[in-house]
Amino acid sequence: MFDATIAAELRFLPHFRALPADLLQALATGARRRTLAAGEVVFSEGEPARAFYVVRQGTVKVYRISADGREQVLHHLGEGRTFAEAAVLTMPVYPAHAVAVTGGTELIEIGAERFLALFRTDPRLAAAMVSSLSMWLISLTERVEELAVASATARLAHYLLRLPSKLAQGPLVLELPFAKKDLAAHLAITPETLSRLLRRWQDAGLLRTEGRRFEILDERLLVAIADRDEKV
Amino acid sequence: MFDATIAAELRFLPHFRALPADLLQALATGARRRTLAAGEVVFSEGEPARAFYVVRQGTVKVYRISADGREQVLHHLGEGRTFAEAAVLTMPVYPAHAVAVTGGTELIEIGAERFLALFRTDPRLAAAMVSSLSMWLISLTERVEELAVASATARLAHYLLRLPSKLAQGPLVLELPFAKKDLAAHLAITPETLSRLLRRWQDAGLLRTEGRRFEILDERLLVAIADRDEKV
DNA sequence: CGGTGCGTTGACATTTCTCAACTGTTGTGG
DNA sequence: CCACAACAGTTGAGAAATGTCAACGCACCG
Repeated sequence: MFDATIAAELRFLPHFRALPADLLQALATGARRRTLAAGEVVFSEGEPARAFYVVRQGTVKVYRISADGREQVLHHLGEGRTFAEAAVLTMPVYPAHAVAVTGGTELIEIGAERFLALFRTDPRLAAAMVSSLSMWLISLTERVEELAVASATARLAHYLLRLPSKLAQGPLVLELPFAKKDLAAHLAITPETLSRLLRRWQDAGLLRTEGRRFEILDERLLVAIADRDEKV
Repeated sequence: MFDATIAAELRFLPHFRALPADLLQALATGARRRTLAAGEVVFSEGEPARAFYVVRQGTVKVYRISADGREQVLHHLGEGRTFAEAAVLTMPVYPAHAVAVTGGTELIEIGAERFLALFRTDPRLAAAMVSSLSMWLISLTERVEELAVASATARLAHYLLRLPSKLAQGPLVLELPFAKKDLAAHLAITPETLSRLLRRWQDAGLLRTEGRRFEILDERLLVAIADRDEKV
């Protein structure tokens, strides 16, 4: 049951870093790994919240289905992010669906039961949870800001600029952690609009794209588009 | 310094309800009331996070200024809501601006210093904070959903349906907690678009408006608009 | 009583969506 | 290992939604 590797991996999470070794080991007991194929379900809305998760590898999409059957993407989560802590801490059931976006997605699943027992008895874990929830708040706030920016154009520029870059040298190179259609869903625009925007920017020499790879040729202009909604 | 009234008022907050009386009194010590005029600043972005707040009366707007000088409303907070807890718990400075929207807004201000001392020593308070932060998560998630709904039309319908109603009897009567221009900012649309949508719905007999008062005449249709983006 | 700002309305420009067709890519079973 | 199905991505044309700019009435406040 006990897995020393899991404890070691948990230590690398920002909000667990400060936790003492014994607590991490206690957490790791009752945790297990899950490897998922693209599209595989982690949990569904309405299901009892029996565990929360850490993304080790790949991307997970958290979404809801709106009344008209559309999928509302709430979040795309990459490596090192935790999710569903709030559900485990304060809700009987999951409030959304979660599926693996990329193939070979690896998660650490932390069972609710043992976790809650620890949470109730160990105040250090409560502090870690507060910091973890705060990180969620920050990221959701950014999401609200991102969506509230009026134009789809500015939203896309905004998103690209926040994407972690690959190379410090030369032109800015970015790599999408998921398919373009997922990016479109994230930005609340249609795939067609995304495609057209990228083409226009490419024609204007602002960037070059090849699959999921983006090479930003004129970062200054991209910033201007994100900020002032300057045209291209 | 000690104010029994404040302690009594804190007890009515959802996440403080479970706290024992001695802890509430300790919290109330070091808290003070603030009454604000419309537009008065509670705190500004970048300022040291020296306190968090409880809304007793009125509405507070939390917003950021984007690079192009526009105001991005992150949240409108009504009676009973707390805000800036996350800032006090995990950040050196406030990450956004907060101002009173309505005149005569009353807040309870809870100083960070004493609060953090309590937080670190009393595990019950940590649990209360986790529940408070979770409530924020839920409300931000709703906000993301609200904004991600493609059309402004559906967003408005969605918002009206979530607004607490006044009368159980007869037609649904709602009252906006702030001016229409604030509603427009909240929905990320222009005041002109808001005005035109309301006029169209009024002409169609869907609702009646008078200032901030809304009388919903055809709730079913409004739900359909929010869900399927049915036309009017 | 005059200003200041909210709300409304009109005309027009622009953005984005929808629908439809087509191409390229990927993964899989034969 | 190939052929084909399924799906991602692109492109075009036209429709619909929303923003912009401008003007004006109206209420509230000093």
